[in-house]
Amino acid sequence: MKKKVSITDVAKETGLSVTTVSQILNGKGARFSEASRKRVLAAKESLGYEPDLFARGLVGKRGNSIGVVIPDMMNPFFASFVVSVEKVAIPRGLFPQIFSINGFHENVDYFIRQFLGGTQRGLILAAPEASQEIVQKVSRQLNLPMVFTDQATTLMTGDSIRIDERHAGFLVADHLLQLGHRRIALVLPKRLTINLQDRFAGYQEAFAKHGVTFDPGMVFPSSFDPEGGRQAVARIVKTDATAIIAINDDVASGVYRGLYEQHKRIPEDYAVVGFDDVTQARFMTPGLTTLAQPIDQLGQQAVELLVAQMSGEPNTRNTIELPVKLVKRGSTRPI
Amino acid sequence: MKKKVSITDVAKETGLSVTTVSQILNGKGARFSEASRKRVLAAKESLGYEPDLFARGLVGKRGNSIGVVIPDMMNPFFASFVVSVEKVAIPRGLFPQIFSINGFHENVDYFIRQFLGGTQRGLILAAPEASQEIVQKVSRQLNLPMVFTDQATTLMTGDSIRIDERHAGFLVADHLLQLGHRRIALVLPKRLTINLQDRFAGYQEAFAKHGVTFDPGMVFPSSFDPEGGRQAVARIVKTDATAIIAINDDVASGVYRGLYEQHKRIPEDYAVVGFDDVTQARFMTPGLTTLAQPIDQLGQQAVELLVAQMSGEPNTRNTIELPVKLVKRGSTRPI
DNA sequence: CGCGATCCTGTAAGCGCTGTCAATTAAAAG
DNA sequence: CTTTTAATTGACAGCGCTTACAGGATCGCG
Repeated sequence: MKKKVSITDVAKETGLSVTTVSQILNGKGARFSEASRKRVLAAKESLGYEPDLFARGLVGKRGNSIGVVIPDMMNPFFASFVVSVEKVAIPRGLFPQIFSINGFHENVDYFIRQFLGGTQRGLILAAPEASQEIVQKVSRQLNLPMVFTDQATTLMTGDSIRIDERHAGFLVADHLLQLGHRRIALVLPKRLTINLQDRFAGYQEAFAKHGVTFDPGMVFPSSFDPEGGRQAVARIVKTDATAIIAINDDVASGVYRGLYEQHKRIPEDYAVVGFDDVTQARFMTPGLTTLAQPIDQLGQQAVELLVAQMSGEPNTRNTIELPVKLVKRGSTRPI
Repeated sequence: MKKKVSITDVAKETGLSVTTVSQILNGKGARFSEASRKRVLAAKESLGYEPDLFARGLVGKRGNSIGVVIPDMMNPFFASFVVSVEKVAIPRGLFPQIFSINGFHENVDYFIRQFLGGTQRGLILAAPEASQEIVQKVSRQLNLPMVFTDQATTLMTGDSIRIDERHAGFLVADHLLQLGHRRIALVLPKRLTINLQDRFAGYQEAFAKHGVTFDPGMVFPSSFDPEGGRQAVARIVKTDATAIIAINDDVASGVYRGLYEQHKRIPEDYAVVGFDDVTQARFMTPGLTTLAQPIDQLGQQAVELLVAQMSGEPNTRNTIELPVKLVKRGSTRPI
C-alpha cells in the first residue's frame, strides 16, 4: 500500500521546516534562498509530493473549480456549452467541473451536498429542471457566486444570462409563415418551463402577425430526445401540417427520421426547423434550418459574470440578454 | 457574507458535544437517546448545517466520488458511456465525477492534480490520449484503483476492459466484402492508437480472407468529428470506391453529409458503415450500419472491477473482453 | 563595534471533522 | 443501599496544510 507523501516528508527530506516548504511551493511573499528553493523543488520531484487537496481546501484555499450543472450531456447543446465555458474559464485559472444530471435525481442531491460542502468556488447553472432546487438549498446556506443561463425561476439570487426566447420563438414561426406555411406542427415537451413559455408566446405572436389562428391540435408532446421527435411525426403525418417546429435540434433529428420512415421528403413535403444550432444541425441532410443560440457567448458571459461575483462585486442580479438569429438551411423552403 | 455553519454551531445549539453530533449525523455505532437524536436533526435542519467536505475528506473518509475521464463529451459514445457508468455506480453509492478533456491539455494536468490530491476514490479511464500520462503520474505516487476501457498502453497497472477490436474490424470489413464491395475507403485518424491498430489489422484480415489486396491509397485521414468525415468524402468521390468505413458514427454522420453535398446516395452509390452504434446511428437517414459496442456493459463492468479493487482485492490486472456485433441498417446493401 | 535593516526560517495555532476511549449517569442486580 | 452492567455522552488527538508572527543570521553604515 503506497503511502501518500505529505509535506512533512518533504520537510524532513530537505531539512527545512514545513512552513518553508509550503511557502516555497506556493510562491509566497517572503523570498527564500535559491539553495532552499532548489532543494525543495528537487525533493518534491523525487518524492513525488503533491499537496492534499482536502487539507488545503480546509485551510481556506477552496480550490479553483467551478461547477457547471447541466441536465443532460447527451444533448449536444449542453456539451457545446460546457466547452464554451472551458474556453474562457481555463485561461483564468478556473476549472469547470461538470455536473450532469442525466436523468438521475440522486445526482441533484449529491451535487447539492457537494456545493454545500464547499467544494466549488462558484456555480453556473444551466439545468432548468434542477436550478430552482439547487438555488434554494444552496443560497440559503452559502452565498456561493452563481450564474444562470436559464430562467427556471424568476426570483433567484445571482446573475442570469438569457436569450430573448420570445423573439426567438417569433423568428422561427415567422420564418415558416413567411414561406407560406399555415398549418404548423409544434413538437414540444408536455410541461413548458418558463423559457419555453416565452418561446411559445413568440410563436403565437408570429401567428397573430400573419393572421393565422393558433390550433392547439397542432401541438405534439414529445420527450427531449430524438425518439420523441420520431414518434411525434407518426401523429403529425395524419394531419394537414406542412411544417414542423421542433423544440430543439436533437428532437429535430428524430423528426427527420420519422419523416424518412413515413417516406416524406424534407423540405418538399414538410419544412422543419429546430432550435439551438448545434454542430449536428449543419451535418444533417438536408441542413437544418434552426434558431442559433449564441453558445459561445453564453459560456463566455456566464464565466465573466461569475468571476465578477467571485471578486466580491455586489450581487447585482444582472440579467444579460443575448441576441439570437435564425440560420436558414435546406430544411425549409416556400410551400 | 453568509458564514458557513459548522458542526460546532450545531453542537452549541443542541448543547451536546461536537462528537455526539458527528456520531448521530453519521449514524455511527453507539446508540444515542431518541431525544438527542431529534434535537440534533432539528438543529441541523434549522441551522442548515451541511458537513464541510474538505474537513471530512481530510480525516479519512475521502468522499464517494469516482473519476471518469473521457476525451470529449461532444462525442455521443462517451456521453453514453458516462451514463452507463452512472447507472451502476449510483446505486452503489458511488458518484461519477466527469473529467472531460475536450481538447484542453490544461485539463489533463488539472485532473492529475485532483487525483493526486486525493479527491477521488477510484478512476475509470476511457481517454486513450491521456490515460497513459495519468496512469504513470498517478500510479507512481498513489495506488488509486483504476480501470481502463481502452488499451492505450499495454503495460499499465489496474484492470482493463476492452472489446475485441480486431474481430470488430474484421466484422465491419467482412460485411462490406460479402456484399460484394471491393474498393473500400477507410476514414481514419492519422495516428492510430493501439486499439485502432488492432481494428485496422481486423480490416486486413477480412481483405485477406476475400482475397482482395489492401490499397493504402484508400486510407483517408480525418479528425475525430463530423467535419473530418465530410472532408474525406470530397477526396473519396474522386476514387472508384463503392463503400466507406468511418472510424466512428460521429465521423460517419459527416460522411453522410459529404455524400449528400456531392449528390451521392446511400446506399445506392456508396455503402457506409460506422462504429460504436451511438443513439444517433439509428436516427440517421438511412439508418447507419455500424459495429455496436456494448456500451452498457462497458460501463457496468468498469464499475464492478473498480469496486472490486476498492474493496481491497489484489490488483489482479484482469482484462475482460466484451463481445461486439454488427448492426445492419439501411446504409449498406449488396453492390 | 553597535544598531537597525534585510533575509531567511521555524514555532504554533488552528481549519472542521471523525475515531478512540474514558467518563458520566441511569438502570439492574445483589 | 452498594455494586454491576449497560446506556449515553464528551475530551482529546490529529488528518495535512497554510498563515500570522516571532526569532536568528547577516550585512551595511555610522
